[in-house]
Amino acid sequence: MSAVDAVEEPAHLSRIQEKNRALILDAALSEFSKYGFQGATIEKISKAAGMSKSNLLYYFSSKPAVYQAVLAHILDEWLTPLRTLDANGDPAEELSKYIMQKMKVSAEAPEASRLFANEIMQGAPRVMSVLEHELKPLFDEKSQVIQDWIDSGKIEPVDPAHLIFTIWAMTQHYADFESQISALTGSTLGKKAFRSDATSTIIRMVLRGIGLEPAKPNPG
Amino acid sequence: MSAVDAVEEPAHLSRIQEKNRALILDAALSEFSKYGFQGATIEKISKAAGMSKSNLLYYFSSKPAVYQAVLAHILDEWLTPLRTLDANGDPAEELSKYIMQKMKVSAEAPEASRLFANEIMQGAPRVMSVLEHELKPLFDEKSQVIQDWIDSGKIEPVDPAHLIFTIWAMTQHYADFESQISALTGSTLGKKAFRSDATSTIIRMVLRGIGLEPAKPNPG
DNA sequence: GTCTATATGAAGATAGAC
DNA sequence: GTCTATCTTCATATAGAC
Repeated sequence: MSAVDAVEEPAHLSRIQEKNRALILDAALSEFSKYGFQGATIEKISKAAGMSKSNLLYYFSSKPAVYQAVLAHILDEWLTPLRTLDANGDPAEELSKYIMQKMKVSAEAPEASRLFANEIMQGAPRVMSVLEHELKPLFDEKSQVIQDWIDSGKIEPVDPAHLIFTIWAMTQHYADFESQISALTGSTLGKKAFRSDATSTIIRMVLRGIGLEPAKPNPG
Repeated sequence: MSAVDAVEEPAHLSRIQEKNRALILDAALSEFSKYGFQGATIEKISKAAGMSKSNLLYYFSSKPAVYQAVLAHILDEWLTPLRTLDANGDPAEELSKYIMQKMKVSAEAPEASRLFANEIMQGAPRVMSVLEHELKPLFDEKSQVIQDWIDSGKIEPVDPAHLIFTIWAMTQHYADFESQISALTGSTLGKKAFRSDATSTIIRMVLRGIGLEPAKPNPG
């Protein structure tokens, strides 16, 4: 079941309906991620989706409905990497894999990252319940995984919450601040070498921060 | 001279003018930082500043004028910490001090941090020239400082750009994602112990990432 | 399913009284 | 300096023809 409830999504959709809904969600993600809920307009979204405003409103009854649909659409992708962190795995390997996954998502879906960032900077008015009922349990569970690694002497003591926050911070920064990074370096995560360097740097800082030494091979 | 040009600021201001301009800029920072340029309204800004819409427009001729004034007002605070990074100082000490300063700014002016974040996520349409003509020279200069530390063997090799980006990412994250952090932990940088723990964690990751060991004393 | 037309309201900005 | 009134534009949403 979707984490964002009350989203209108009919059971049976024709090909053209599927396609138009997809076009709208894609355009809406782009607009909402840049301008936030208030700043985005269905006029611009509809134009970007190649249709009229009234046609968009045939598919989604209102602006909030479009926004909720976009959120529901990208939420799983947002939560999945953390879910895969395995308590029984090797800490260095698990954290490296987690960081690589987050960097992959940041590179492939920077707009989704920015949409959540925008929403959270507004005080998360439309996703607060998701934060409290979906993200928090997951966050608590994975914090405990890290705490267990500490208690069993596998890694040095660190506040699990801050470890997770700093990983989120570094991996999402490259998506959220893409335009600044591009202005300063001419590169983005889209460039393979740049992404690889960024990923290695983050992995090195995280692993050494907990007393582990990163493996030499280059991460993807 | 201000980095953001073309900002109307009369030379002689009465006490009431000073006070009202300050009230407006304060309210505007709050609104723009949450909703971005498009999403914020001068109606809400004026109400938050305790005056009518038309009165606000007596002080600032337009919405863009208010926005530019806010940017100009917070820009120095934004750039100052990086400026103080001293090439001749001890790397561990300089970087620790830099991180502590950034965390201090994040704690004391989270809205300013979010305003810039918002602007940059939109592609920096109104600060691109600042990024290119003010931030980039500074960024290049401080990247060279780090490179010199590497070349003289004071720290381990690291890409200076990624070192700076990850520091920015971690320190700004606590301001920009305050609502999420609050929802997950119940704390923010406003709480002294929380800020101290966050700062220590960041310093440890950064210093160890470049082969240095952080000092034991607790950072502010 | 898609269009034009339109109702309704919100938002930026100006004019002019006080 | 501050207010009310107003103009204009833009945005959400609906109605109804095709």
